Amino acid sequence: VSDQQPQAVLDLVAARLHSRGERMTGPRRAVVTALARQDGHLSAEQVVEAVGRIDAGVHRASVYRSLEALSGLGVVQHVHVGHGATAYHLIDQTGAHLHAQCRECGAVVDLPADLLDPVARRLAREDGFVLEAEHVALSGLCADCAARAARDRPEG
Amino acid sequence: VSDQQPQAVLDLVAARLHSRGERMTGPRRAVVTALARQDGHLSAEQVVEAVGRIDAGVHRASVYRSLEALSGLGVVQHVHVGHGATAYHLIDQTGAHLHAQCRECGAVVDLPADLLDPVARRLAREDGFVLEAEHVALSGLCADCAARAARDRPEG
DNA sequence: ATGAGTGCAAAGTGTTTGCAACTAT
DNA sequence: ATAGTTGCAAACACTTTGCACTCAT
Repeated sequence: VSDQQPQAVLDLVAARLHSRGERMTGPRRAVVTALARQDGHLSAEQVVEAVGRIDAGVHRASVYRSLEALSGLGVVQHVHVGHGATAYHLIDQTGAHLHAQCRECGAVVDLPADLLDPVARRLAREDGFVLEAEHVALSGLCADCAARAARDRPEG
Repeated sequence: VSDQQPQAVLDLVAARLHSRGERMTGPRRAVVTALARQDGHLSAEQVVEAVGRIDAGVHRASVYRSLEALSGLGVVQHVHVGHGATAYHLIDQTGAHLHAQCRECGAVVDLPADLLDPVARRLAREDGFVLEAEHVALSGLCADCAARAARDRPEG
């Protein structure tokens, strides 16, 4: 999830939009740019914020609608994290990856895309369930918080 | 997740509450009873509904607070499912299990508890991440919806 | 020109909280 | 008696929607 050339992504998005009879607009440009600048995963609210720095007039609702449109285009991916805000990020050419969120500090960490492949095979075989692992973040404790917990637990 | 003897669970809950200086109350009794009657996973709203059938005077907020208290007691488990409502269920003596939700029909399916053990080991080794697999439902398509999708996709 | 897309405000979920009243202990 | 709990209503976080207007095509 390193940052990408905004212009290249913008061109791609424009092309895909036009091929569907949809339009490239200010809000969409701003959302793409915001996502391309940051690496990592942003909540919708963080996208709203970042977009505000690019074009202050863009309304929160338009950010949501843009994120939805871009998802339909296969340009943006969203991941549900445990309790709260959905996380969004550009799908970069290096391919999709999985996510886990630390329940303590909230950090979202990237995981190798193939991590759940054996699980997916087992689920398909045993239950017929088709796993879509990219769609939900796993939960647990990141290395730092796990270490802190181990340190704090034994004695105060 | 088969249904349990309400009375046995109520006694257990009362004991654990008292051991912490907390109290057994009407709302908590109703929540435990509601969860013990159903097997499966209920959203908070469904618990509110079921509790209403037992004791109509119990307020929605009390249901949330009771669920939280019961979670602290290790009697109730909650699972975050993709987008929406958190799912709650009693932790039965047969042990915890994992969950997956169908993104199409919303059904929550139970999965073997050890399904992600190899993944957990790999995460611990490679990233130091301590997986808490019970806390989040995996996402995908259940067997029925996958079959329907396969049928509908090729031709109309 | 024309319909896709926007801004706005308002509604919609799902959940939490401050507080006075209540009740299990 | 007295602290843990409740009911209520209001606030909260996140997201969606109806509508008149705007603008990319």
